Amino acid sequence: MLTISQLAGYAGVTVRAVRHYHQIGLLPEPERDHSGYRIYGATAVVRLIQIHTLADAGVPLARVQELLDAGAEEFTDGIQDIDKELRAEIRRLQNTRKRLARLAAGDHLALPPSVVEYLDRLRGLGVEDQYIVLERDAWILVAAQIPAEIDAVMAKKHEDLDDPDMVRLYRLASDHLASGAADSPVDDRRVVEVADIVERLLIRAAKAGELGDETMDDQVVALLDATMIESSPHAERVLSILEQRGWKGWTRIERVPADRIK
Amino acid sequence: MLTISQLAGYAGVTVRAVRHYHQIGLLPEPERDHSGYRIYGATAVVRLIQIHTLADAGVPLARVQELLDAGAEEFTDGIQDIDKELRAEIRRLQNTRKRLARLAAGDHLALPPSVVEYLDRLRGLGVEDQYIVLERDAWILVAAQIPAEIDAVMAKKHEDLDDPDMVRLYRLASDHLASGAADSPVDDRRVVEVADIVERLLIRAAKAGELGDETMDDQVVALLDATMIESSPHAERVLSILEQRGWKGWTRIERVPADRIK
DNA sequence: CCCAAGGGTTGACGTTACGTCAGGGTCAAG
DNA sequence: CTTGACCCTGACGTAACGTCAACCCTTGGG
Repeated sequence: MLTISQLAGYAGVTVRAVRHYHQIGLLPEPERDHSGYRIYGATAVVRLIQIHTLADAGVPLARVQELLDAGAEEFTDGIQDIDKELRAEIRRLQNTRKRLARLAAGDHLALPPSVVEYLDRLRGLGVEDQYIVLERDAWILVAAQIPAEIDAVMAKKHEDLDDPDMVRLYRLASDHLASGAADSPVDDRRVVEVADIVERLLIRAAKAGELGDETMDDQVVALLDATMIESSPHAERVLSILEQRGWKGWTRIERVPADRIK
Repeated sequence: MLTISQLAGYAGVTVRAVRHYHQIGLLPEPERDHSGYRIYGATAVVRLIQIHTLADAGVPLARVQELLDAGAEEFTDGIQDIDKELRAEIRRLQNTRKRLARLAAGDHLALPPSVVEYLDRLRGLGVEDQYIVLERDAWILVAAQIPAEIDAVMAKKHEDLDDPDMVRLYRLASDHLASGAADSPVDDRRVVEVADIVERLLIRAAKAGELGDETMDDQVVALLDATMIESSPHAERVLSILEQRGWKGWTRIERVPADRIK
């Protein structure tokens, strides 16, 4: 007959585990010898190996209990299920490996590919990294709130970039940050230049009937506006200039009828 | 900005998990709004997704902490290690699947193949299942104690089965059990028949110099003897008859010099 | 004969990564 | 003004053991 450590050793589990199985009634308590030691027979070995095999497969002990105390049919059915779960788990781990590789490569897992593409295009246009970080963070927030629509929004952004004025606008904003001018007093000449470009873009967009679309909901629009204003006091100036010229808003900008400009 | 549930939802974790990460200092506590709600920015999203990806890979949170707060080199090195562990885990699960399949097929995971073969041969010889279960359990115990030598022992057993007298012995023991005679009073005629056969076998073995070999150690020998005696009172009778005829032991039986038979 | 080493015993608290209340406050909508 | 869907903190629950502590039994050596 076997002592507890011999039993455990043969099944490849720890002594503590065996005692735990006793405690929860998964493995029946065996006879004791004259000095109170547990002594095991062959049936305990068989049972323990079954337990270990199932536990190793990630099956909760409660379910192991059910399976081992059930009929042969229920048992094999259960094993089938567990095998299916195992295959699913293996696929999940293989997936995790891929995500891990992207993490190591510094890929932005927080962003959908469409946004990453867009940012790459900005970089390709010579926009400063500092500004791209700003955009990236903004888009992370937007993507977090409208994951379903983010691809459509990005498609729109790509169209915008086909316009050379828009490209110039990005460059200006970018240079502005890179030069460290964000904290310096407002230089009205450059601000007006920016406002001019934005207005040209807006007029063109208005003609094409592209203004005031409802792709984004109000919350997101407000979010983007806030991000824009926070980025630099100059941005706020641009907004006020545009307001004087009859535009309202930013992310979803609108023409104000001439008679209502204050 | 994002609320805790928006953050959690986007990263694919629960709100409770986020709060847990705050508690252990894995994700820094963000600013609060006027009513005490946590408000998150983009950096929290990035960090949380990194945490989630690593945690999903089975990395303990303490190690996630270390990795994320370390330099880029240590980080990618860590990812390499984790990927290696993931590959190992996948292999382990694939292995578990195989063992599971054997479990479902009713295969005896507790026994080395050589013993399974031996038992199959017994079954093939017409030995009753009831007796085979007895043998199986005995061999499980033996295999548990001398895993290294079990194959050699089995080879010996196979040789034994080449002897028709040995086969007849097994059949008698088997029928004896199957007939329910194990609990009935000892029938000396059949016991003597068994003893006769055993003695013939012993004499033959002694001539071939096969007696008293040291393949098994004392403990195992005692174990097998005990199993044999427990199996039936008749077995004990056979032993005592053999003892009167000058044999001592069973599993490792010896000739007693004629002048010392009591 | 005693002693140390190496088994065994029970009992109880520690660990990991959260889940799940309880008992509140807040906010937008009808 | 209530209702439902959020948010907050605090605290206990869970699974499957790990890890003491404090004790008993057995065995080989000086």
